Amino acid sequence: MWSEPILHVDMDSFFVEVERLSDPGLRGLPVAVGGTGRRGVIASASYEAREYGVRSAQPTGTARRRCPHLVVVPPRHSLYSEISAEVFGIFRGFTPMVEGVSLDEAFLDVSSLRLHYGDPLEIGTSIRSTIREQLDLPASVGIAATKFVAKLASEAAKPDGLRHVPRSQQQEFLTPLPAQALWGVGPATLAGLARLGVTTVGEIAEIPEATLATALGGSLASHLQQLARGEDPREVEPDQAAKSISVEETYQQDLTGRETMETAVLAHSQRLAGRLRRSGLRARTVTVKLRYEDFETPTRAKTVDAPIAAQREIYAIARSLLGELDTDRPVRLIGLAASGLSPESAPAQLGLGEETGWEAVDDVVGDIRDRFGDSAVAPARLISDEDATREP
DNA sequence: TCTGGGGTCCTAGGACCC
DNA sequence: TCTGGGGTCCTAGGACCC
Repeated sequence: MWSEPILHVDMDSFFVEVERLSDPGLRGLPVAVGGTGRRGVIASASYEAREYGVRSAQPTGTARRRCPHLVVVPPRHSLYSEISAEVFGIFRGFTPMVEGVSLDEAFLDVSSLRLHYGDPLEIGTSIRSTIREQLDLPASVGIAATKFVAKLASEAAKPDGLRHVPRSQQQEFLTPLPAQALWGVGPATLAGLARLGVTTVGEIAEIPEATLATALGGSLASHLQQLARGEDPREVEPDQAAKSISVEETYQQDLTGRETMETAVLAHSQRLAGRLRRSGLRARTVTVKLRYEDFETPTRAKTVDAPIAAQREIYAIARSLLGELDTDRPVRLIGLAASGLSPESAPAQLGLGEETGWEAVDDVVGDIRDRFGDSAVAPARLISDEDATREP
């Protein structure tokens, strides 16, 4: 058995590098992919841009202030999804044991390749060169005994590198890392640790667990301490089913008034129904989310007995949930989520006298939309005057 | 130019059931 | 009539990740 069979592959500045494929003029420049509107944020930054302190999740305005000649490219998510599918195709050419973390990141358990490769380093090297040759994209690879250390190793390998952390060197690799390197340590937990005077992974590993628990709660304390000691029992799990699907939008201008918000919820229910349909899923729970100007973000959810997927049914629930929230205050964001998902093929559990047939309507509408675009068919309320009078 | 969009997991309280 | 305990489901909020 190999003692470090886990690979973490992480595409470097993925969105930016994909944009550079279609526009080679962007190479060598400080580039970021992100929203260019009033409320835009950075999704991905090139290493040239990072030199200026540009980071993902940063407001685009802040990024432009730090780097005045920053080139900001609006995101093209469907393109990134397509390229991502090709990247994952390369992963699966090596092993079916691929667990995707996001579009640009995955864990691979390469234990089963022992007969074909001398060691996991060979595999990591081969994956990197295959991605480079077939897609002309840079990727970094971390190799370790556990998922968590493999992830930190790929981080250490960036950009465009490979890093192997043997079990025997694991602790010296972990000890000097800052506490926020641990998966699950964000701003809130970091502040709790700072109150204990703890700032490094090594210190988390050594502090008495009871002391850690007073600041963080028992469950998080024991979890973090395990990670800090290099213990991570989680296995690579391929084919994880989605648990929720959501649609949300932050508006350039706040939305005011119940009717305006209902129209937005209607548009969201349409997109959500389309995504459920294309994924072959139904949902039992619908959640509406609002975000007010002060960033207060209440949610309201409703769970029904029989799974639904039709736009009309989703909207009916969402609209009544919206009625439970304060729609007198202006909102900057409206979101809609479906959870409690089950495959479409599961029996529909239709109650006596219940309406049905709307999924069939959605199917037809969805097929038209797939072929002609989202504006081809829409509820009357979502069609602007411009659309309605446009010549075919 | 103050904060995107898509997710996962955890907690805590209440309802409900046995 | 002072009122257990456990399990499950649901809701709301929050932390965190890319």
